[in-house]
Amino acid sequence: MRDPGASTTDRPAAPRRPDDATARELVLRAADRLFYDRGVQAVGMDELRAASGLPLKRIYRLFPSKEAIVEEVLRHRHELWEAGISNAVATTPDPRERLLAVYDFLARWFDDEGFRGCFFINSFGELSGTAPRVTEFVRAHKAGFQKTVARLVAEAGGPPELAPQLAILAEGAQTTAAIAGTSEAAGQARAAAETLIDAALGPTRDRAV
Amino acid sequence: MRDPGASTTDRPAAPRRPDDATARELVLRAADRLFYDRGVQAVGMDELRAASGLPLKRIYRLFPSKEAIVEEVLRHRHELWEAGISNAVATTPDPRERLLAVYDFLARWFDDEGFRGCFFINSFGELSGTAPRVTEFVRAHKAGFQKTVARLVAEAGGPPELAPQLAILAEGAQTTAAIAGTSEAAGQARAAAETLIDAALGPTRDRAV
DNA sequence: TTGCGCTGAGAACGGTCGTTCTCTATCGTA
DNA sequence: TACGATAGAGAACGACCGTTCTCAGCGCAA
Repeated sequence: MRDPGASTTDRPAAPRRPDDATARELVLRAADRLFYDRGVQAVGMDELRAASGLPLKRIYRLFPSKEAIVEEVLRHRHELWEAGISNAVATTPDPRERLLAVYDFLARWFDDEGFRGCFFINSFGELSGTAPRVTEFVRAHKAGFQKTVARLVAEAGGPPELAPQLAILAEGAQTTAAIAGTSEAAGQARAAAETLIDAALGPTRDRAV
Repeated sequence: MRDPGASTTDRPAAPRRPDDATARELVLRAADRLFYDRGVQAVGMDELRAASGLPLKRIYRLFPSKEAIVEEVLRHRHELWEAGISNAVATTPDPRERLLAVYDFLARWFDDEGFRGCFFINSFGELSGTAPRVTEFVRAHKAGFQKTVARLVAEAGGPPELAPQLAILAEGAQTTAAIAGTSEAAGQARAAAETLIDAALGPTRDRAV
């Protein structure tokens, strides 16, 4: 039995009512998983309620509509992607290797259990015909990736034409891996990227063969 | 006024009741356009009825369900794709150029008004979480493309590893062009393919520069 | 002309969707 | 202890979905 006179701000365990910030996160976490696994339109708000453990009313107090939740999930995925890329890149000192680190990052992702392709590409396929804001967000996300690759290429001293080529390889690897259900596309894209980089940067310093 | 005693098999114009074969084609043509433009789930059967000009009852006599129509559209698009590729390839005698013809085919397609990406990739994004048959069809379609590229690579005397690399470039060009809303990805993928082919086949016979 | 079978137009059905509303219970404050 | 505000649980709402059914009308064989 708890002391009825105790402070109300520090009960020990028990399912406490989450504050708004963590409630938002509960919703977004559940939405991310459900939307990514089965598609946005296939997941109803009732399922989102059950998965988040929050009453529907609360969800609608935190978000104005389902579409707003979708956009928030996209935003969150975008941040995850950017963080993943910049982390993969940050741990690689050599500028040439840094370009290839993108494909190593893809390889680890493809091997994740539950990998089902790029959420942005999937959402584009599902919603681009009906949700212009989603389309625009996906477009911006992909443009950002192009920009990131362009920056890495510039840092490696490569010509500007190399950047979109490397980006296309990454996009192709994502759709190929998703549809085929295997992760080998990452390695194939990486090998192709190596060839392109070698051709663009001239003979490499330290490669055998 | 028509002669009331005339044969019933050759009235001149007037909207005649189409036979089953052409009725099927009316449905599939309308479904193809609508599904491709706005997504499968965004198009209701009533809209399909209006666009095809056929009564709903007739549509359901021709097809058991909406999903069957989707599958038929996928089948038709698959045939169009195969025909487009093999036509682009057939008109190109040189085996090396034949590989590049794939990207020229993509370029023409991307420039089509109303291009909205690869229907298979889009359908995968929209339906892979809920319609296993669609997923399987898309998988088979993409596997078929991989096989086609592998055959072309073999005919050009290239190593087997080259094929998936070229296929990934084509896939990446499709998603990139669709999402960016521009067609430049085709040329970029073509340029990358040239580099990869040159690297794989050794120095080319007839290139300047 | 009569009757039969099939037609098209559209209403109807059962279900699900995103969203809102009702109703009761609980909470913090006096 | 009493009160006003707010919470949660879930029913309800209106719209729309894919699919089926109703029903009047037409063409055609006898």
